[in-house]
Amino acid sequence: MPVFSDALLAALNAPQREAVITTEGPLLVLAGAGSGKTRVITTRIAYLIEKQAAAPESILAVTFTNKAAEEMRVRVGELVGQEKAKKVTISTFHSFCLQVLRRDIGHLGRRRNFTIYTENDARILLRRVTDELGTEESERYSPARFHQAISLRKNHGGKAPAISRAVRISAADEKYESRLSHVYESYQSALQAANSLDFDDLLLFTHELWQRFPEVLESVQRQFRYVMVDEYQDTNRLQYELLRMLTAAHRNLCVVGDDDQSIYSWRGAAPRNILDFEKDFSEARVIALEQNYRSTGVILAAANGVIGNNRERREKKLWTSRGAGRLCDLFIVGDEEEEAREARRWLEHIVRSTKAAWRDFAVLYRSNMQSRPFELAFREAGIPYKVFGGQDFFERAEVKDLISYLKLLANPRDEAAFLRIVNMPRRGIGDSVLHQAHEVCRTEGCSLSKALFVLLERGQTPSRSEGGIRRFLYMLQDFRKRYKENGHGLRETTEALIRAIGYAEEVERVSKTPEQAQARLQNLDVVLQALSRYVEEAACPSLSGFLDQTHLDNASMEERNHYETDDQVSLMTIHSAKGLEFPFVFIVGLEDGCLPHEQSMKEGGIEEERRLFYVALTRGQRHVTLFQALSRMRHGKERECKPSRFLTEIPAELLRMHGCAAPQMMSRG
DNA sequence: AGACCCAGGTTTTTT
DNA sequence: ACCTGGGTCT
Repeated sequence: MPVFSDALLAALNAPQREAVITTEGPLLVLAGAGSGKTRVITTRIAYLIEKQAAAPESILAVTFTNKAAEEMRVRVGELVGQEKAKKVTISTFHSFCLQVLRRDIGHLGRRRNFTIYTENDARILLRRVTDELGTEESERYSPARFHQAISLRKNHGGKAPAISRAVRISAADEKYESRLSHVYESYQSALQAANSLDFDDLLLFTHELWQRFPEVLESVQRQFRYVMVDEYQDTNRLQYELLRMLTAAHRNLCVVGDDDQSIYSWRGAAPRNILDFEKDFSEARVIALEQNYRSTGVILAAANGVIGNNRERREKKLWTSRGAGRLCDLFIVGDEEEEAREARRWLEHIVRSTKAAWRDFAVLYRSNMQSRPFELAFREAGIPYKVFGGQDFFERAEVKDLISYLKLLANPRDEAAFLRIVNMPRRGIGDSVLHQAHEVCRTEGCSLSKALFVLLERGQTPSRSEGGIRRFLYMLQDFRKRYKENGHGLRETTEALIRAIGYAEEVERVSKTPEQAQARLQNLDVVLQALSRYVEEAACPSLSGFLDQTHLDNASMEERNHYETDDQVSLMTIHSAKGLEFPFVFIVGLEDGCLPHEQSMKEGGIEEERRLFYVALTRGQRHVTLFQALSRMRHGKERECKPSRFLTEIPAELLRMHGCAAPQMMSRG
């Protein structure tokens, strides 16, 4: 087993070392892009354990994504060994809160077997709720929009925030605010009736629990003596509040972040948290990590030049001891198709002259729809590529169906799950029966399936659907028992379930082509495989445990590390590139309206757009290439484009310009 | 239940 | 221009 050695400390630069050995009291680490922040956090954890004799169980490290948590766990394991690393709590805010609630939500008068509502479930519920509240609300505002607004509200600690930029509502929509409160309330009651919590509730209920039951908070405080937070610039108000409560007793809170990389304020992140840290923790130490180990001097100079134009920031400048490197290339092209063709040719040129692999390249864009031309151009040229962040696995209908079955079995009151699968496959249970069932629910305060049972007993169901209802209810009862009795047989039980409901036949019937049916059945298989994997890995496997993991970790379904092993060019949005690095980065669509994006300029978010560009630039290790088009299709029409204002913020001597030929001149072969 | 049509919207995305 | 989703008609 590896032992913490002083060589580890010696290998750090001075501020990094400082951050590692400052273990007591509040600490803010301003970690510039590529400054070795993960290394600092993991070394700090190792230092606490090996040098300060802190119990691994007393350390909590919070990240924003499961991927980041996973990576951190691996790296801590390399430093202190698996045994100890396993005892450190490294998780996302949401899974940490879920753990708390699974144990103690009873205090709040809620059941412990609640299910988690996804975005989709929330919309289903909101559609029903707004329909019932009357037509006015549901006519004008989509469930998605309501949910976005509700989510923002929850993340501000239940208080109404100023009308957010993220929810685009005009001045004419003033009454929207009062409607919103109404919808919010009804939505919460509906969630409660469904014995469910949405993602934001995981945080919100934890907050409430700690506030109302100090003894619960105290026990958590006692356990975690050392708390660390990664990507602190992405915390929202509610998360900050949780951290404050959690560390109130010992104030051993170490937050690591970079205000210049805050690109999620549109979804509730409060970058002020990082700017105001010393206000809230007056005794805080602040350490800036400015030495960059990732990029060339040219790339850093360009990035510094750009970000220096922001006013709302902590002054810092990245530097490197490495050489200047190659100038940034800027291609000016006619339109998005030429952009893709030029990028393809330039990429092939670099590959020829440097022997780089495909995986060394990333094409970064502002919005997902920009990927199309590149996909076509690359496919044509036989360049392997992977588009990140397309349609989610969970968005596939058959996956949603199967998961809904599982959710309903784990939580009989789950309304969204019930509504999704009650007539899938068809059982002749139509709107009128469901309407009656809703009525029964309201009067009896029971679940929808119980309501169906009541209707059956009263003989109020149409004879046509009676058999279907009976079989449906029997199936639920049967499988609920089977899942409960056999945690290790999750996969087998689920296979039996699929057979029992005749789902494969339904898929075949509904699919247009045999290939489509095949693909859908394969998706079901992925879920089954995930079940097997879960049973293997879990200490005490259960259906609800599987669902928790599934809901909080998108990647749990995918074959792991798939993309890292394949030699492919990465196509992704700048947002999803955060935290990654590539030897060669292409940033495309550098036009006013595209980057910065038109919408966000209107909303006054120019500084966040600039940070976005900054993030894009600092992904590059060896070389960055920029692309600007003179015209681009927007809303279906060809539109002239001005160059991005950010281009002029890059010192001109760092740029090498390439041709501005007329489109027809550029096309060849 | 399924096909068809029209309206609306179209930045970024995790949990 | 294009896709999604909801509503309507058969």
